[in-house]
Amino acid sequence: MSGYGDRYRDPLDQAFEETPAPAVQREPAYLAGLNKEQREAVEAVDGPVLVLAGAGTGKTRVLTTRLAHILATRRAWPGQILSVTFTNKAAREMKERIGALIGGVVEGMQWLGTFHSIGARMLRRHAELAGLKSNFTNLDADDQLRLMKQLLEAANVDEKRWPARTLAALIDGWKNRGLTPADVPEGEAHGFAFGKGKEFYRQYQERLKSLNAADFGDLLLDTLTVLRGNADILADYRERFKYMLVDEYQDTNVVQYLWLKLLAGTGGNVCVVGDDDQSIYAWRGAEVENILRFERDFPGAKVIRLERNYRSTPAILGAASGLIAANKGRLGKTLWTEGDTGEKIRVQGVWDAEEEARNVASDAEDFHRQGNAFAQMAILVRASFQMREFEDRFISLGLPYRVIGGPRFYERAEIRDALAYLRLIAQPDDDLAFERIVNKPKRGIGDASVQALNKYARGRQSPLLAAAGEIAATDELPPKARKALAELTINFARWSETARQLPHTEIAEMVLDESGYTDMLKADKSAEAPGRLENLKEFVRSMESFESLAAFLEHVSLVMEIAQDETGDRINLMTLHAAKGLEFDTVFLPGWEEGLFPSQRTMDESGLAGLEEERRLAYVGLTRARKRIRISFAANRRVHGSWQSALPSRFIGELPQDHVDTVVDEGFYGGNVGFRDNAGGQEFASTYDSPGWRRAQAHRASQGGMRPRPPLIEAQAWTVQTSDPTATQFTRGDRVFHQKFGYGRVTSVEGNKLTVDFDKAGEKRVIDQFVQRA
DNA sequence: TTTTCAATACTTGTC
DNA sequence: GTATTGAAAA
Repeated sequence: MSGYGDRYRDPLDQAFEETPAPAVQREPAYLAGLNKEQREAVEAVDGPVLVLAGAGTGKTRVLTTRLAHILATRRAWPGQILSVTFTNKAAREMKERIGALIGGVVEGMQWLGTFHSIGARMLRRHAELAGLKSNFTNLDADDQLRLMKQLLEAANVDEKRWPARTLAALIDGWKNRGLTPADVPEGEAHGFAFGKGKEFYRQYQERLKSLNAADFGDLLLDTLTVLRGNADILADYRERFKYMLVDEYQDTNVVQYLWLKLLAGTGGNVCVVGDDDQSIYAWRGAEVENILRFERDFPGAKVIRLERNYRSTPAILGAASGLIAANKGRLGKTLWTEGDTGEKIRVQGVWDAEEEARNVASDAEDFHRQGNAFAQMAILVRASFQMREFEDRFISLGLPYRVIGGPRFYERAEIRDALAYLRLIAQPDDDLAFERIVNKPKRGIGDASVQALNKYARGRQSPLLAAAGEIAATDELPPKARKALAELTINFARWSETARQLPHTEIAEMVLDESGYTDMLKADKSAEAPGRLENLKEFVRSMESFESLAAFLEHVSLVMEIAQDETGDRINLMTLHAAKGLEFDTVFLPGWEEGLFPSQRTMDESGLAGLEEERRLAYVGLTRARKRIRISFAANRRVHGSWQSALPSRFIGELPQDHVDTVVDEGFYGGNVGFRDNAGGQEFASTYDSPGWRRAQAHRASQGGMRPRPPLIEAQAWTVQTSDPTATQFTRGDRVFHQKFGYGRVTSVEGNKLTVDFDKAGEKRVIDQFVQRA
């Protein structure tokens, strides 16, 4: 974040730079340009410090300068500073920026990273104390799920009723709260499979240890357990870390909090930086309370507030502050800025998502024509399904765009398959990897054979790959499967052998070719196949920058991303969550509709707390903008395939009126809207009642010059009329045609399910959308 | 065992 | 509307 656009440059800062500092002897250059509070935060290096940094107040700058300051004044060596960031990207950027501040590259900041990467580093050092070997595998969410499925299957739990995902979420939640299986309160385990949740957690952990694997939660929880149980190790780390620093403190969860507190002790030099108004990860276990209780945990902590915003115009800041003021239980900050008020925030109502995308695209083009870079524009959506509409539009117009976040590279199926092969070469006892690729590409080893193999392996306590070689010599499996397994084990033996001699990129290519994986994709005629092949090439390329296969695998398991192409002038498209920490001149905020944003599901699940988190998300979105914001809401949106009409988001109504311009779009009333006198008026009265709508009305009235327009209610009425979603159009006796079963006659109707007597196929129950009127 | 079709699910998402 | 998953058919 630069945060220091020319436009809102602080006059004091300029004065500071221009006048040589008089008495002070040779101020370090990196301190120049900081305001009083920022400077205080940088220089208060001793004792606990809480920095409450509002959006756009130069937080990142303070953090990096503080680190640079500690290093430059020789208070600590790079290896003696523990600094935690929220993402790998943030860690990378911080490293770069510190380097830029003190000149040259900083070496040896080995304890700068995310909680998880630091946890992994510690856990590898003390793995044996957690029942692991130091070369343990990191499991990702996918592996986790597969493991739990196996457990549930073995226990004969109905997976329909108790899905593995639910168990995974439960266990993750416990881990986030720092609870080992023994710590889980009895009452809580009852939620799953008749109270067996806790037992499954225990089994799952056992299974992990026997696989020599740790999931993401373990990286923190196991480390915590090790630190708690071994005073000497803890003392060692406390000694080592002279300074500690945590970014995005409002998003830390309980384990992270406990971990940090343990390492810091009571008198440590801990500095945490955060903003309670930007806490948007409570659904993932984050606790804002951590920030609220910092002063209690670390008595005598110095609290520094950064309230001067360098990013946004007063109009934007005013709107954001007005919105967030609706939340209760904030620490409370008053952000301020200088400069011209700036453009008002434009709120626009449109007919549907397609029109919304058209508008955004044409606005973006306009701005670009006026000399604004595409890269300085961003579209921030609540949910990723909203992206599609924009992508479609951009592609058809040929506008350059990039999606930030999105499906992670290493989560793609083909990449995970390739990784499984490599994992198995590096660690022949990685059973999960083995199961993933035994029959990929198809080798005629089906479920039945895999099960037999599993049983065999369990009987002898040997890893699957080794067992596969043995079982091939017996007659326990059909000849075809035996041959395939034998071949596979021979291949792996050869690959492992070669891996010792050849560079790892060559091994990767060799494995992919000889296993038949690339051939499988080449033979695949589907549209995705070429892309997958391309991804695999990229994958091999990405290995080049690592020294060894092991180093690469470790990196991949922790950093689920591949360096993104950040070059080129493109419009940025991402979710609001992904936008945290970024800033743009122009920000588009589409989809501000009740139900979508704030999300209905969040409100159902978490009530008022959920609503407040959504509001903070809105706040984050608004405060990403430097110069202008375009909010829009669509009257109609297709949700899960069927059309639904929506009301403007309550957040629109919560924006202070004087910073907002409301435009009611042509398309809203365009076409042949069937205006009706009060037809169904009552039903839609709620539309009128939404604050957003009232605001739209008020503004239209006050704007004088606008053409008189028919009131919105008719448009709404019309919407409802056209979208009669569920009722089936079929009745008993209708002649219908089905893709697979051919012609038939409807014998009974139940909601959207039909019973049809087909001429050839006989009586079948089908869903109405699969048949057409004959 | 593999393929195909029908049924289901479907915020946000770091590591 | 679409991707994924599971059960039946080949």
